[in-house]
Amino acid sequence: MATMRDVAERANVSIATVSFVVNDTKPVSPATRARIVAAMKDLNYQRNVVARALASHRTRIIALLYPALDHRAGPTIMKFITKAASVAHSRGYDFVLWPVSNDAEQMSHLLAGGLVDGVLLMEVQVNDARVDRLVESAVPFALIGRTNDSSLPFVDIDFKVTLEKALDYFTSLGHTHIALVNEHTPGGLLDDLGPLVRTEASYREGMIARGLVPQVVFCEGSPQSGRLAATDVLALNPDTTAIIVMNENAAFGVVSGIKRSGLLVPEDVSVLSISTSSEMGALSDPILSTMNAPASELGELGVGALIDQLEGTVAHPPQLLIACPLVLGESTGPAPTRRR
Amino acid sequence: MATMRDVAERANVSIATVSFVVNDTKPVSPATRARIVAAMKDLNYQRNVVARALASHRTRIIALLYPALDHRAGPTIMKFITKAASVAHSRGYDFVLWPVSNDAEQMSHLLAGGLVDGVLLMEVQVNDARVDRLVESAVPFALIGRTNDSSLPFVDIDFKVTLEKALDYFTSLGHTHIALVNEHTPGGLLDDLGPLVRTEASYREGMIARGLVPQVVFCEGSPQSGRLAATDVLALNPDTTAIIVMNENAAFGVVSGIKRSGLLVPEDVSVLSISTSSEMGALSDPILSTMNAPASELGELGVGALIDQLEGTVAHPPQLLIACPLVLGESTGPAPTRRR
DNA sequence: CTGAAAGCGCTTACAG
DNA sequence: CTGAAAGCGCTTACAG
Repeated sequence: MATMRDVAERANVSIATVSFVVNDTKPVSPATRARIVAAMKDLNYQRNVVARALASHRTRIIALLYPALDHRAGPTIMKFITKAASVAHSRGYDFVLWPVSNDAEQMSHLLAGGLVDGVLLMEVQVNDARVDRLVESAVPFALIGRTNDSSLPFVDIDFKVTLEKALDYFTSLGHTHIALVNEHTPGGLLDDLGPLVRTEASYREGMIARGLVPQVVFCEGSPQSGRLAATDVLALNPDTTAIIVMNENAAFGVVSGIKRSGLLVPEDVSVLSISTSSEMGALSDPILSTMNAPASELGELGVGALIDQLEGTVAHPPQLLIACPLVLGESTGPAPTRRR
Repeated sequence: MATMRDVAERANVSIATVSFVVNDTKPVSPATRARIVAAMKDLNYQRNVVARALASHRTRIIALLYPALDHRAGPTIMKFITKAASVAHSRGYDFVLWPVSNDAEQMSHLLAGGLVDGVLLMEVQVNDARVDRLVESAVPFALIGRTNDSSLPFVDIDFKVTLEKALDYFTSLGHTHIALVNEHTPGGLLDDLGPLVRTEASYREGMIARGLVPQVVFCEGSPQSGRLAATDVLALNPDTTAIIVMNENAAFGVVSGIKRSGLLVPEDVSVLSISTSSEMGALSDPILSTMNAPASELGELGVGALIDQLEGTVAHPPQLLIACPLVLGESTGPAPTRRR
């Protein structure tokens, strides 16, 4: 592998000058530049990124810290990662995966190695020790999700607007008895997870603001528990004509639960799966109406926010919220006109 | 951030000696070692991985090359990546994601930067230009999947054994008319993809070896096309009592297609989804019987094979095949005793 | 068992 | 516009 020195010798210049043209960091006369470019081509020169990193104090690597224990592995997270890595690459950064347990200690250790210029932290909890560690580490970061500390840079789903849109949609179809099936794993890792908290709060607010009565049933992240939840909802309030489900796996169960109760989807009960993906929705029969987690957008904006910080192109740490777009499938429709 | 020099001064030794204890690479007397360890603790010393990489000619980073355009993003690939990253970490390596288009040029460029010690290439095609580039780049690698060149190190699903197990299972239940719905995207990226080719070949061989008549119908990777495929299968041969589906999305459609034909799953027709995951299977009603893609195993063994090469702990490049384990759901059962 | 020193391949003030 | 030189923070023969 040719080095900068090789190029410099062949082009009869100093390695500093080679560096200037490689990085386009100082003006170089057209003639010299041409000689250098030719030499690079001849030698098939490729700059060594490790040496560059050591000398420049910038590795141009960013890390995604994600919960190693997380076995939820749908299209959403994969899209997020794929997009994040692509955007990083297109801006000249490498993207490393750091699976960390919730143990913040291990994280500090990784950061101290100096491998990365910045960090993206996902699955941020409302109170998150890892965030505190990040702050004290002085390594630039952006959060996917957010804590209570409103001064930190983050990108998150706008659950308030998402729920507003969901409720607007249903009320415009004449629904008044709209239930929420929300994920809740007591004592588990998901406890204290912002999305669930914010979803429920936004739902309740939105219902009350519309003069409607909130009805929340909890489920776990499985079709089976979704089935139970559907039964519960219908038992608690047989007038329910619409269900918003905040867990894509449970949504499948909600549909089959309703069917097993002898009711039709969407003729009797509409089902809307939120914070999920159309790909998942398409697997259901009827195809689920969904509000899609903006995974690619979160990846793109998250990486963008981080790199903007790294490159100092931004004054304030950005705080971005993105609502889930509504994609109609076959599982929602007008409220039934006659009582069942 | 404290450097090795700081530690050396505080412990009154040379930086070489510090290096020896940090890396445990040469014997150091207990007394000196103790002083150095204490100094490191005092200064909260953490070795700079970039400097180490430059000096040692080893970055301890491995890359996963994956198709950027790939929008198939189920639990399988996520499990693979998660496990691969974890195993890499536990062996002291960082794991970077390199989304590359099929363009082999870009790949060579990345490799030449010297960021990584080795590479994992996934979605390997039967004839794959990227593999040729890898070979000539002299960067150690392992393939997930395999080409025609049988001398390269790889880890792959054992489709032959998988199909054998599937056929054994069905014939033991009395099925004789067993169809295969295989994914096939003409002219697309998936064309020429080994798994589809090997699945079909193994299926045909297996059927013929059992004195049965193979029946193959193609589908694309969607529930809709699975629905069509189910209809086709039943039209072509109404005696079909079992269907093996080689695409998890299509499998959902196969089930609903059968139901829409007025038949029951599994009472009339059994459906087995292969190279998928139980998580996906659980979303179906009835729950799909599946043969699960060994995603974690592929990740673990792939990374293991690569790192073994890097560390020279292995003589021959390993070639590993893993069959998909059968997990029974509700979508398969005995062959119906009476003709429909 | 320990140290002095070269070197990894770059970047970056500084000087001209 | 170009160059000489220091330095990034380590590893690794080599010598003792």
